[in-house]
Amino acid sequence: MSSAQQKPKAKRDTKRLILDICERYLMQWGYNVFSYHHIADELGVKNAAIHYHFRTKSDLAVAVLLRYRARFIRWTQTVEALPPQAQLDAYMRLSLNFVLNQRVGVLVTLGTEYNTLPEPLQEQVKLLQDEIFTWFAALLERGRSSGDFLFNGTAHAMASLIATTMLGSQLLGRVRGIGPFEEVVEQVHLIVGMKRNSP
Amino acid sequence: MSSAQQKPKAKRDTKRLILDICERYLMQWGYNVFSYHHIADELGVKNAAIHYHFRTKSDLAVAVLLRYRARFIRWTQTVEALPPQAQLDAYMRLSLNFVLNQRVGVLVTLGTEYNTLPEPLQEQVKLLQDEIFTWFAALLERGRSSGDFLFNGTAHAMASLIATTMLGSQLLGRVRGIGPFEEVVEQVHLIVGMKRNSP
DNA sequence: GTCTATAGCGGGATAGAC
DNA sequence: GTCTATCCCGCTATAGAC
Repeated sequence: MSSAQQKPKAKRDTKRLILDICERYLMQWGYNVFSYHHIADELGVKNAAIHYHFRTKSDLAVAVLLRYRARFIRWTQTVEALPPQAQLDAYMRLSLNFVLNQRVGVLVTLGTEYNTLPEPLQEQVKLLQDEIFTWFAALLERGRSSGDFLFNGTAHAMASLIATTMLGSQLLGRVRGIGPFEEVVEQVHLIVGMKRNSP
Repeated sequence: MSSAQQKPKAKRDTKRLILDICERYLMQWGYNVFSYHHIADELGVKNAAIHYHFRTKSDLAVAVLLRYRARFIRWTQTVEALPPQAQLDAYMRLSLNFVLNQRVGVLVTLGTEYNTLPEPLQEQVKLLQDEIFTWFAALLERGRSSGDFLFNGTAHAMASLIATTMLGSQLLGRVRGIGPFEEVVEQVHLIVGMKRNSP
């Protein structure tokens, strides 16, 4: 720790910057469209320099996903003390911010490209999907027990429905803008009983 | 018409076959991954032969979308006499069949790739999305009026929620198989009041 | 850690023969 | 309607200099 502070600018944090740029491309274009040249150009280096840090494109994308998954886990911890409604809203706001920034979550791009991805990357997509859907189901279960949510069916099924709605809404938002996205968010509130309940 | 019958096998219906194969690739891989070589190989011809029928890749994809849209309109006519619940189920079964065949609807692949598509193709995606969401909203409106559906919020908002759920479920199904997809379909039944209604 | 140079491949598209 | 041949481009990845 203290040794790291001794050379704070010893080297530019290139590895981190590469991950940042790659993550952005994954969310804007997906895996198959971007290239090492795109990343190298933004950093003002040559594509061989990227290969020094990540031997193959697959390695790079897997590294991005590992970081992405760890960040999601940390995020769930930062919101776990909030009321269930606030947690649900916070999650939907994540998707909304993606759309506002002309991106979509990596589950959208990599899910779509799934059949064309290298196997180690497919594995990461599966794991991330598991983590998100599992967290979602637990949230809905707790929220219903506490009386914050009100809905029919299993919490697991409702979690799958809302989580997939968020995926699809990002596709809708990418084409039609933020308005239609927000309309869906509002409707999600209704189906989990966060506003009016019975017809 | 009769002149067409005079030479029923005069030429192999290559143009149609190209459209069929391209459509399949669009649903399996999206626009950016497949190439003229992939199509040519399946037909047992060279890629130049495909260029004879469709000058550019963009032209070909647009032609596929025009046919796809026309087919959707015809499909809505074949189901329009059915009860609202049956129409909703028929639509969800379309998505389910995509997943069973290792595909997803073109709105999933082309929506994801939207930012990278040639402009004429973006236009087609927008139009198809319009047609599907508009049809869906009208269906939910009619179904609620007739007492077949029961839900809170506007029909338009509920239509957007269910339509986006179908998009996202195809991504889920692509990764995790048909089970999770069917769980979502069942939950859709619940939120539009097709089974138990009040908590 | 970044460079130049290059190998090797596959893509979109065209010209002109058959 | 399909072919061969070709152009030019961009991609992944590596070798070896600096």
